[in-house]
Amino acid sequence: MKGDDYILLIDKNSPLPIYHQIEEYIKDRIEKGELKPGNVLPSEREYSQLFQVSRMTIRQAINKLVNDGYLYRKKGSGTFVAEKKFEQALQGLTSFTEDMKARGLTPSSKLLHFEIIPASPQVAATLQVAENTPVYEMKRIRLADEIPMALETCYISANLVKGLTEEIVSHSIYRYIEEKLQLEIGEATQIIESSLANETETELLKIKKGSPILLIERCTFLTNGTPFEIVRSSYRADRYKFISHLKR
Amino acid sequence: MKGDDYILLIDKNSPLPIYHQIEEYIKDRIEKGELKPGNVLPSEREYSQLFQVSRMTIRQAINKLVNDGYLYRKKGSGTFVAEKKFEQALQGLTSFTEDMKARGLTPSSKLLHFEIIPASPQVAATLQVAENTPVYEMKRIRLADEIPMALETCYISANLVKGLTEEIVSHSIYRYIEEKLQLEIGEATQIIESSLANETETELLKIKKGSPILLIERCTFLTNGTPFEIVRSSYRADRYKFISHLKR
DNA sequence: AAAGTATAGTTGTCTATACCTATTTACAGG
DNA sequence: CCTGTAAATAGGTATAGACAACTATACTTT
Repeated sequence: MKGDDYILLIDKNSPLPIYHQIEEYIKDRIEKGELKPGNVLPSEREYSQLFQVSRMTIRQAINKLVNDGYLYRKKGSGTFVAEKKFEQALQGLTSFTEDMKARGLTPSSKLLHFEIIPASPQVAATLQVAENTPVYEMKRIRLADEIPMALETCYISANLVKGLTEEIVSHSIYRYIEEKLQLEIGEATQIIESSLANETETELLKIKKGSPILLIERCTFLTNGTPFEIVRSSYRADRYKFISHLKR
Repeated sequence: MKGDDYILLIDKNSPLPIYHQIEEYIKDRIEKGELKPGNVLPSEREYSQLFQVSRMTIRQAINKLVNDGYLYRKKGSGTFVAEKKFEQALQGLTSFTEDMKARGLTPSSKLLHFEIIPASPQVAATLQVAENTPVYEMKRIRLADEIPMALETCYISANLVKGLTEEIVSHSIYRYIEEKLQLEIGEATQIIESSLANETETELLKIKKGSPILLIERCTFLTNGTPFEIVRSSYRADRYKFISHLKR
């Protein structure tokens, strides 16, 4: 196809920013295999002419892809496609549901408990609210392909996340927070440790006493840095491994 | 102080980019407490006038700080200081040494084993080299404040990381790779699981049989996506918790 | 008092250009 | 054949300006 035809792939009048469209275009070419790991990309100036946009706009698109690990730059040499990441889908902050789906399993859960309680000193400190401030407490068994995978206890600031119901909890809490309440979920801190199954875990996860357990405590923050959620999970070690990516 | 004096804080003739100097200046003000969490920053245009640089340069500085979690933006409203992160020092890809220091402990290690061996099928696959390609294999006991903390087995591509010696290993492998070999370490994939101590671990870590163990397998990549290192660590669960940060 | 409206100020996007440094390539000279 | 140099080309930094989208506030109208 002729050079001019490339500009049909982006729409300058779209509400989507041009840099975002270009970002998707490049990501597409990588995922389709038209750009293979190690391949050099067209230079920024070439792209600039190709799409008839300024070089800075191209750079904005490429910057994002470099940050996300799809590309890497070599000054004086060019921009290249990075090797495929081990588990592209599993990186970043995901819910149990997203996590299981990415592993090819069907997630479900059984709600054991749901109420509003006054925050304990420890929970209050982590959520940065006063003691006895109302928080939601809920316990769930998390299953994958109908097999118990984890036991989860969750605390959420009731003053921040208002109007939570059993109905919403059984669907997606995150979607409710982001779409209905218009709060922006940012990052999370996790503490991961190894332990042995206690009575409750032995019973509910249907494993032997003394089996290894992967304990994960997550505190999730909004983009403005306010913590809104604590999740304490006990995963069966025989069925679950935690995968993470680190940047230097 | 008068407005003009601010421009003394940045040096336009410095080899350090202006945006980087401004980045450091803002980070400094946050760390000194002159800018507190929740505070709004001067607008981009104000900074632009203050430092007598273009607004895009200011944006480049602020973008980095937003990415690193120091600041967050609100369209139409302003840029704000984020809440302090839980464990600023511990995020990202760190060595055992860096990790322990950040926790206020004194790291040391005992080399048990160091040799070049042909890559096993599994190691070869992960390091993306042919089977029987030479790789370094080393085993170490990692101690913190003289107490055994973890048992570590490490495989490194010998064709990629040349000239490794016991001497270098006992200091810093990462520094050798980055400074002497001029290779750029990028990111890592980690698999974390919970297990029970086996014979060797029981003995070398001085713990009881059946104690919980945190198993961490890390594969580390260069920025161009080439894997160069596999590290398998067994941490004492009673002394070590793994902390990580996730972005949405 | 409530609702709507203008306005000023903010970040977000985009352009066009310039000059820098690092790398690669081609070529001339030994 | 090797070496050094120059030219071409890559990404890196920086400028100045424009308009869009959004927010908070003050003001006006109902």
